[in-house]
Amino acid sequence: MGQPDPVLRFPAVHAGDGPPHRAEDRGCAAGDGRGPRPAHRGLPEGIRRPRRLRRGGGMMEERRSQPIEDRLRKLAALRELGVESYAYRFPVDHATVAARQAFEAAEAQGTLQPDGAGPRVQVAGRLVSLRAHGKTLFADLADRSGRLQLYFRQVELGPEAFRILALLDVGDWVGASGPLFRTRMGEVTLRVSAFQLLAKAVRPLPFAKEEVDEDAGTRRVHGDFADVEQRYRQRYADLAVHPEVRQVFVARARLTSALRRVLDAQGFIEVETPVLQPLYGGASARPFVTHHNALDMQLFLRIADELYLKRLIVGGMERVYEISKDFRNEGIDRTHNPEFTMLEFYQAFADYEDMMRLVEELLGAAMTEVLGAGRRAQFQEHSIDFTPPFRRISFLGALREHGQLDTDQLSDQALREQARAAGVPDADALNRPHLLDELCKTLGEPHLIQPVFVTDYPRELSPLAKPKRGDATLVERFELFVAGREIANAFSELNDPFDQRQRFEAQMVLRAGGDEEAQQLDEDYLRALEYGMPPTGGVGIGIDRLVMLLTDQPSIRDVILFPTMRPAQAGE
RNA sequence: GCGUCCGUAGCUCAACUGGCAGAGCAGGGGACUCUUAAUCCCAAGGUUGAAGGUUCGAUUCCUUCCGGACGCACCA
Repeated sequence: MGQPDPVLRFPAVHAGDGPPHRAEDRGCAAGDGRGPRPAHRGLPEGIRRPRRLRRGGGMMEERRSQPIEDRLRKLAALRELGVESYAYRFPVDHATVAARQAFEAAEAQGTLQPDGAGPRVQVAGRLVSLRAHGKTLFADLADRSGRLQLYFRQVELGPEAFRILALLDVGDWVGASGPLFRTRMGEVTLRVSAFQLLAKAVRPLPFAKEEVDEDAGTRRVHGDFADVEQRYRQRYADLAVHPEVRQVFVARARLTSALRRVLDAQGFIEVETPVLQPLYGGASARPFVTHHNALDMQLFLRIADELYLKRLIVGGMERVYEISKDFRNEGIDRTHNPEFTMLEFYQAFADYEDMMRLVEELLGAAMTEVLGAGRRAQFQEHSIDFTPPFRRISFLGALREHGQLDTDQLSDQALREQARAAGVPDADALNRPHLLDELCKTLGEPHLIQPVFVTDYPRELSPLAKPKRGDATLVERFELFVAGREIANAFSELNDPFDQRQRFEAQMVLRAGGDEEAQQLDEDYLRALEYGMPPTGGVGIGIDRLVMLLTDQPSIRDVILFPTMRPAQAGE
């Protein structure tokens, strides 16, 4: 018979990569002289399911479920048939979407064979649906680009290969090749002439089933993997069954590379500064504490990159940035994860006005990358317009506008009354700048839906920012708010070492007064400033929150692949 | 850390004021050569998150613990 071997026997390595693998390392090896057995779906004799479940031992400590037992038995059956369940490689020449496009192109050009066959392709992916029909079987194969239907026929593959097919499960990784055609139902499909098991899934994946209601044109999903806890804990399973989740992380990667492109194009240098720091600083937050054994010293995980990046400005690097994890020992909620990703960049000879324009440009690039040409993003119930320039409002102006507070006219005591009335907790313990800060958070920020730069903060709230020209009670600082959340924080950086020392000393006083988040005096940083830091604009952008905003994800855990979780119970 | 709600088969969910823990899908056996939530027949699948308590009897009521979601606090 001139039939090609129905089961692929791709060499495990490229020619020239090394010696060929032994035959038993190759793919399915079916026809081995066994008499023709009636092809049937299911487990061969002798490996049928025992009456009682086995317990313990082997790969999983937990009690094995029946589906797992069944798959393990199929694994054994495959081994008996000489089929390797965990392959080495499989050369793919088309992604599933590209295969469909290739067929449609051939169709449009009228180059299909008389029997309707289009180009031959070789694809690989996970089986996400199996529909057996006696001597034929339809399957859906999913790869990162999409899905392609596979059509297996016993008459074409032969009984031995068809028997192997019966041992495959939803979730298995499979490679397949053959010509494309269009079924009677109109779906572009691969008529499989050869296939290879690439990796057996011994644990069932919770693929959903989708029902399309012809009348309403709607689609209903059945049995989706919906337990959010399990989706976060077993992100691999979440990603495997939810292409839309994969898309969020693809968008995230594109976003960060778009930000890098903009900064690189403007002469910024990407650098890496210490995560382990003997003193932490650059933000107001409580740190994680760790210990170095050999040095026998306490170290902190950084809460910000700021002070190291500005040392580099002192060193003459002029434009630097870092995209990295920061760590803050705070609560966890919808917008906070203990480790999170921050972009910080610093530009010599620039002030915060320059930084506002650069932030607008960066957000524009990020939007184009994630959402295409438009300047509007839908985030939850808000339609947000990112057309620059963004609105600007001063910190005190925001309080006036949204809190109806003319703070110049209010004494500390009157301010405290207002704070109490607004529901600020512990209002009695706060000094004037912190009262203003709390009032702004409570009264102002929730209203800042469209992008707005809030500028010129009270000096005491910003110990690393330069005094505002013309009003020394304020500093040149802005925060960008979108959808009620802070997205960016920036200053004209304080480069006067004498002023900086005083600011640190003021923080020390707060610290002595019990403020755990007050910044520490960093003598080495002051020494750097004494060597002279040029005027500098600096910005920090919370990447996770930006990704949330542009991909419309309500929880930070939906944009972090492996969010921080408590350890699960044993056996879970 | 505090409050509210939740935890039942591999997945998604039922189970009335306490009365033998069920279904769909997945999985197993059988039928089926263009299906797509394939269909049809059959059989199976459970420490009801964990430990105590009340009760003749607990998925249900009570206590504690574990984990999660949401809200508050802290923060970006």
